[in-house]
Amino acid sequence: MGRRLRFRGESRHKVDTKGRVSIPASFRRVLEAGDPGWVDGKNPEFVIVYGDSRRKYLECYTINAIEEVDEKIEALPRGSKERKMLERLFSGQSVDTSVDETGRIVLSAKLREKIGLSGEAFFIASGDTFQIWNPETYDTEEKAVEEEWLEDLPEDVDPLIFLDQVQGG
Amino acid sequence: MGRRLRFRGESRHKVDTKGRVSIPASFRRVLEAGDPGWVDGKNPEFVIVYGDSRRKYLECYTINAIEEVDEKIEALPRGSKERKMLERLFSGQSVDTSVDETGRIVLSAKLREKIGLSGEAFFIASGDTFQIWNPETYDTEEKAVEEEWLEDLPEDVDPLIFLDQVQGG
DNA sequence: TTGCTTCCCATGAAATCCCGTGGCATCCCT
DNA sequence: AGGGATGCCACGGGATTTCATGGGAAGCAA
Repeated sequence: MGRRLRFRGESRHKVDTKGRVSIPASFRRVLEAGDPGWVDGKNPEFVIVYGDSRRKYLECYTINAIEEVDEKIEALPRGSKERKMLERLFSGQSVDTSVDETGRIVLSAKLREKIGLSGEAFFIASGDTFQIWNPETYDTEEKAVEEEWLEDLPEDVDPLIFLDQVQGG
Repeated sequence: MGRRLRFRGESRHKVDTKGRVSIPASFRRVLEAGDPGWVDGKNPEFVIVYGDSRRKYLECYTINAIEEVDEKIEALPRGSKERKMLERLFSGQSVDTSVDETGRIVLSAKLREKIGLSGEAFFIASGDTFQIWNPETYDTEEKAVEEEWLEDLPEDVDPLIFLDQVQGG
């Protein structure tokens, strides 16, 4: 079977008073493909990691992606601090959800408050996850970061050069 | 059948004078799935490990999870110190319980006193178990540890890097 | 009896389900 | 090329169910 699908693109959607938001249609295809339990006609599940108090966005993982993470965590020594912290983050500070038949999810009041969501939500792909932001927060915080990167880059450098640089990790 | 279910999320619930507490609804689904004797309509069982005197929280295992642990213990040499200690912890310092039809369990006075539970209880998932804390204890002891850990981390580092670091372990 | 534990019933708030609408793009027929 | 017909998509609202939680009666033990 096919290659692993990745999320692509960004968009904005309304958040109603019940906390319902449409997931970008193209993201839904990726969520479906990344849920081993999904069959045509059903609603894909996925996991939202909201993280510690200072994180200002929600990070969404497909079932496959989160399982990969879970397995890596389980491979860490039981009782180690890293494991404990990662368990807290990925297990404690997360929820699993499913897309409904109309393509929406419901964000609980708790989650909306955490990232300051009200009228609209901003979605942006990030490799094999995607993020949900308050549009204003994204503009002020993330755009700034991005511009900063670009400024540090000499005028004539194409970011593409980074691609072939790293490998060792 | 599907993947192994894991607990996810955190929440707070009231503890009444009788020691009754609601188990987070999503945790109940996992407890049900993890109890081989469970059938729809019945109340799932599970095991609470309270541990030695210095442990300040209760750790809850599904039936399947605790059986896995028991089997591992049985594989240790009879009479070894490790085996004895683990047996004490997991057999001696534990109780099994079941969720009632309204989704609650009863924590005995002994257990409540042990972890200093009174008005409310804090629940947090941790992989294939979940923990019950006094909310204040959790905040002061565990949050502090977490923040400290995060602060030692460079601003822009995602804790995820730890995942890919280790492999040998 | 006095105090615990269960068991049974009750309720408001929150989370889900169910159904309906207008907009836009695509497909198809003539 | 015109003009539906079709289908997916973003969004709304009401009805229904599930949750979390409280209180009392019944069972049992010291």
